[in-house]
Amino acid sequence: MMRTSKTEIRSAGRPRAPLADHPLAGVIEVLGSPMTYRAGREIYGQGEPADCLYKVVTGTVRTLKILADGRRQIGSFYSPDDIFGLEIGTDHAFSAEAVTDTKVLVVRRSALVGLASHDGAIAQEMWKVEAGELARIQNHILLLVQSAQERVVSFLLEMAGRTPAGRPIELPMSRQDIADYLGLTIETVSRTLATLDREGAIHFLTPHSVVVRQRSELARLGV
Amino acid sequence: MMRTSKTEIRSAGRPRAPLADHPLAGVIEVLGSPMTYRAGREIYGQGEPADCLYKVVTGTVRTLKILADGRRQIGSFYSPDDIFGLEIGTDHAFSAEAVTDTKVLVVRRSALVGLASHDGAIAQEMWKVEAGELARIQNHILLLVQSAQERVVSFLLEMAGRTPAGRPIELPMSRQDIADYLGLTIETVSRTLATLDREGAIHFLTPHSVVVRQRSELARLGV
DNA sequence: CGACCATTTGATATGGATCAAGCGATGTGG
DNA sequence: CCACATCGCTTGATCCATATCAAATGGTCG
Repeated sequence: MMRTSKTEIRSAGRPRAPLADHPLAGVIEVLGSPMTYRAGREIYGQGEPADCLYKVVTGTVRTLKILADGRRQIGSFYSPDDIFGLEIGTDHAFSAEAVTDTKVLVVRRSALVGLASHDGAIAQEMWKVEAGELARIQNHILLLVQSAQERVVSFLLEMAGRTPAGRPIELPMSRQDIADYLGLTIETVSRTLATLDREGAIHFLTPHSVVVRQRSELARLGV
Repeated sequence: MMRTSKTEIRSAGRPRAPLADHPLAGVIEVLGSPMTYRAGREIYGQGEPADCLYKVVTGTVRTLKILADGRRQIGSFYSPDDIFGLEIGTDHAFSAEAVTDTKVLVVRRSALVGLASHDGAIAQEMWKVEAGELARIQNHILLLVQSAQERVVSFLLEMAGRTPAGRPIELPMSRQDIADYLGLTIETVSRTLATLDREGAIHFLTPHSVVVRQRSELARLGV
């Protein structure tokens, strides 16, 4: 039961992700307990011990921190297949919440660490997830020193990167979430998106679904 | 030679750092090759393979990235005893330069990885350095969404944290370096520091040496 | 239909950027 | 030894991007 082969895992109904390339994802698939969270619910809190690791199945998750002055800083958004909760320290520096109704798979960190000590590939995979997280954060820093338009465009491109080209981009989070991610106000986000729409770079089908007309053109705006 | 005991290392002339708590530091002490860099010189470049790890002996180091529009973002400053260059990926995301004339100890990453595979304490220590790096970057994000005064105060407190209380804080980097670290202009940094001085929160002995009058008071300003 | 909530849009205020000049050290050549 | 150039920093005046304050719109659910 615990030692299901990769082939069996792969044939278990997820044709998309090539699991052979993602042994960690496979392990979570097998060991993970499914959990669901209603939109807005907390998955874990800032300061709690970080003893679980999560993989998004459906929905979207945000990590965030409440600053001393009451403002809210969003660290990242996680979409299906993304892994989150793997902190290096013992405690979570940010809390995590469901943006929409969300289904995740949860595994105990200790279970993974145990596996990793026997399986170099797993250990390496955990390291890789961590590396991705670091790269994400470094990019976030570069984001935050740009103009409002550049931040918004970068955000759109980031979301576009998780969507097949030509398909409308879904923005499940609220404008307030976007603002708190980009370090802007909700009004500035709204206005900037409206301007991009007016100029033809993007087109909103609904406030949460947008078509990027010229992804390369957009990239030019966002540097 | 390679297997010097911790006690021997500790007695080798560095009373300050309790090496027993920092086996990695001890290893670098023993294995590291000393290198010196004149002020302003590049230690490694953005995009180069990350196959060495550095420990600052004397001087100060900055890591930085040149943005597409030519602006410069500084990632971190490293003071004596700080370790830098340990990237998770294979390549350096940022380049590193000597802020002042700087002496470092260099070890090949492969040497450490080899040691780590035999010595859990070393591996754990490398993990810890990485964790510190992540925490640093997360703090940097929180910095960048605050007001100019808050950013400057946070920076001063960060530098104060590396200085014995009551002792003047040395700021070896230029105002431009500080500005590029905080995402502000040099004028704003200069003005903000001048205001803090005028208000009595700090007092400049020279432009690169400042006394923090009331560290707690300063902390209040910086949240 | 009406209330509510997220979003958009409008008007104004302001913090920090930009442009420009001044100042004080340090170093160089006459 | 002193005039002068240079460089990093500071200070001043103005401008502009974004925040703030305020109101209108539109979709959703009872």
